[in-house]
Amino acid sequence: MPELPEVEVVRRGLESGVVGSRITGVDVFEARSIRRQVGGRAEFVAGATGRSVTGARRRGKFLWLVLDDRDALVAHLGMSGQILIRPADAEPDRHLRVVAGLSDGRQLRFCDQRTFGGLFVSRDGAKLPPEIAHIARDPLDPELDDDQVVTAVRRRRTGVKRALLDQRLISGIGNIYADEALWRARLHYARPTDTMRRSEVHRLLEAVRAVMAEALEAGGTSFDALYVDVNGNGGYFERALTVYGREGEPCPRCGTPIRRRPFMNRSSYTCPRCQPRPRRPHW
DNA sequence: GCTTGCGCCTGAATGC
DNA sequence: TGCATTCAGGCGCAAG
Repeated sequence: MPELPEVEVVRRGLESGVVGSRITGVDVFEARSIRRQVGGRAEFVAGATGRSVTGARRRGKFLWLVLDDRDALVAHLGMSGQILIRPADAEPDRHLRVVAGLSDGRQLRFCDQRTFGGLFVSRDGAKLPPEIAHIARDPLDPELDDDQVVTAVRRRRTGVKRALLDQRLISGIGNIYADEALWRARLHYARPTDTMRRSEVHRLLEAVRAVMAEALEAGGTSFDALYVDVNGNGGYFERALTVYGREGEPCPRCGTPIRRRPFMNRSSYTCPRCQPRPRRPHW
C-alpha cells in the first residue's frame, strides 16, 4: 500500500527517468483509471499527447508530471497503483490500465489491481493542480508550518488518529504510519485533540517525520507485490515496522503484547502499556 | 462549517 | 476440494 515515502520514491524515479522525454501517445485500457478526468477520455488523451515532461512533483500522496512547464499529468496510486518505466517491447504487466509512449521508445505504464488510483490531466496545474489544492502540505515538505498544524489539530474536536489521517490538516499519513508514529510518541489513537498540549502535538509531528525518513531511506514500505518503484523493485521497510500488523508480538519498548482494535473500518495497533487509553477517549 | 460514515475495488487468506 | 466470506484502506462525497 503506497504511502508518502513510497510515492516519493516513485516521484524520484520519474524525475530521473522521464523528465526530458516527450509523450508521443496514450492508450487507456480501463476507463475507471481516468474517472477524475474532466472531459473524459478524449480530453485526457489530447492533454497528454505530444507534451514534454519538464518536472516531477508531489504533494502528499498525489504526484504529477509537469507538461511543458504549464499543465500536469496527475497520478494517485490509491491502494495498489504502480507507475513503471518499461521498454515498449517489454512483457505486458498485470492490471495494466494506461500506457504512455515516450519519444525514446520506452513506455510509462500505470498498473492498478484495485483501481482506487487514477490519472488525470490538469490544465495550468504545473505548480499545484487546482483539483488537489485542498490537500495540505506533508511532513516531508520544508514549507510545512508545524506551529500552524499544531494549532489546527488542537482546534479539532476529534481523536488524534482521525486528525492525522485528515489530508486537509496534514497530508501523506495513512493507517500504517499513523500507528507507527503514535507508538513512538506514546499516544493512544483515541486521545481527544483538544486535550493535547502543544508540545505533545509537536512531538507527534517529529515522530511522523522520523518514521517517514526511515522508510524513505529503506526505499519505501512493501508488504507484498503491490508496491514497487518505477523499475518494479519492492522496498524493504516492512522489517522495521514496530506495531503495525504485529498483533500479539511484544512491544519492543516494554514487552507487552501489541493489541489490534477496530477503528474507522480498519485496524489500529497499539501497545496497551505505552499508549494507555485516555480517560475520555474520542473515537 | 465541521465531523462522520459509506462506497468504490480485487485477490489473498480464512472459514465451513 | 470448493465455494462463500472477510479483510485491506485513500479518497470524494453525502449526511448529520
